[in-house]
Amino acid sequence: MVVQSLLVDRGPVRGTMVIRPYGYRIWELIQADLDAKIKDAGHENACFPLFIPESYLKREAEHVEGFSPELAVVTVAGGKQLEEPLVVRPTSETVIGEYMAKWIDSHRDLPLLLNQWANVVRWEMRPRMFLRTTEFLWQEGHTAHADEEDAMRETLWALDAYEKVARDLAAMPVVPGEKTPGERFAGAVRTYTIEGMMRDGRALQAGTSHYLGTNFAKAFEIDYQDENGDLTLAHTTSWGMSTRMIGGVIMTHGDDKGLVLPPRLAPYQVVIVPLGRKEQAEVTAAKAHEVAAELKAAGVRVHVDDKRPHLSPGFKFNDWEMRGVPVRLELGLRDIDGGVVTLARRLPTVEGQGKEQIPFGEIAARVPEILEDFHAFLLRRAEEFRDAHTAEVDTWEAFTEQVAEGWALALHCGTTACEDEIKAETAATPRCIPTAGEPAEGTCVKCDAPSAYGKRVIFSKSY
RNA sequence: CGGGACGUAGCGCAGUUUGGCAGCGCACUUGACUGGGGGUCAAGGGGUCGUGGGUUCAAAUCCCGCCGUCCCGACCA
Repeated sequence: MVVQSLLVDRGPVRGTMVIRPYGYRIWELIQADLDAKIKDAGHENACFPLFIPESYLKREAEHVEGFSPELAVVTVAGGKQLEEPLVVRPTSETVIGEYMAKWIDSHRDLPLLLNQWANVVRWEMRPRMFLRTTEFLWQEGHTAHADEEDAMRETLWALDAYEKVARDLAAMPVVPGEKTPGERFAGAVRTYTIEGMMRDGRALQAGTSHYLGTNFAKAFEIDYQDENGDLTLAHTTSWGMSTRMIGGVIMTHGDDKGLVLPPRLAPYQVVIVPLGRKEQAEVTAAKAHEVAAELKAAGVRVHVDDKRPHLSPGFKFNDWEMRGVPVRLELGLRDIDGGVVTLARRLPTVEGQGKEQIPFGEIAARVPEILEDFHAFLLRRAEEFRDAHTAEVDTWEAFTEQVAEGWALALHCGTTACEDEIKAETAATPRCIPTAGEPAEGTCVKCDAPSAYGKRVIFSKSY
């Protein structure tokens, strides 16, 4: 709660949130990295309408069935009852599909690689700050391809990009895999996901990528003339990553003292706290800015906390720890006399590590190294935590014990009815069939029918 | 929609049982001192007690209605 209030406020409407500037900077860092990846792969950003005619959603039967319970619908506008209600977009497959159909005529128009940064609305029954808000910000990629092979390559490209964002930016060791039919996106042929483990052992879907087959192409008439002159349906994909990711960072790395930000997502990677007051403060602040300039030149995001003379040093230390700043530099006259700064990490990266003194001349070289180490430490710690809370289970008794604390790797028969029974009894659901899973044969952990996927499925409680 | 809890200052809460001056902590304002781990002292500001009605000499407190929020189940990025 304290952590969240640093980043967000409750919005005026049920389940919505207001992202504070400090929280928004984290999102901007995710955006910048992901947007570059998307553009490098040849996608173009575009912007489609917030309001979607209700009839668009109805064109794909499964899609509308999946989304209709959570739609916000506008029925009055301009003081008049609308002839056709407008849906506030819960996702944009339909409206983008409509335009894909207009823009695609020939095989030469393919692939069509679109992306949109947007807010979307889903009136979920149980909103939860960051993890399931009524309105959220996300990136949604929508592409159309000539055939299944190219569309599948795209689907897996997006999944890989998400895994890299999670691992390389957020220090979250996620597991990529495919969703079971019961957990598929409404209207998709295949749904892929990256799943992270939170510190309470539950799973969080941190990004998702769908191969839509020709389902939406059929519904919206996204077709093209191929090399033989035949009219052929396109194969489409869609994929998204949202502000939920910020919640994932909080719940993967955070502790009782507040946020712990992986350096690449930290608005400030280093905060320098000049000590002393009055004339002393002038001296230490001047030196702090000198150090800050060096760090900035070395590519470090740095902030000097010299504008709050009314706060005690102890308060500032705790304040920045709560805000998850990876590295804090303390700078007093004692340090200046000794030619050093005092460096404190948000967490010790080795047993017993405390503050250390760094000579001025070494700061610009040492700090980037320390930030890299800190990233590696968070990733390793999260991996170890996940592995320690994951186990292969083959009996129902072991399964129920395992999903109470973490992830169970189990064989499953693949039927949705059996998934539902498992959920009713344990609250656990299949999170994914890991791409990297080893081949395994046997019978379903719940119903003893033959295993369906040839490998183990991750079952867990989730957000 | 079913089960439970709650609405009192910006935030967190006590006060409601047993009706009697609207309180506490944090935050905020002013001043002095203080400053290497959430400072001290002093003086202040701030509330239609969710809302509408009723009972009463008197209602945050009792009664009735309404609104809203949160938690647990079905939804989900």
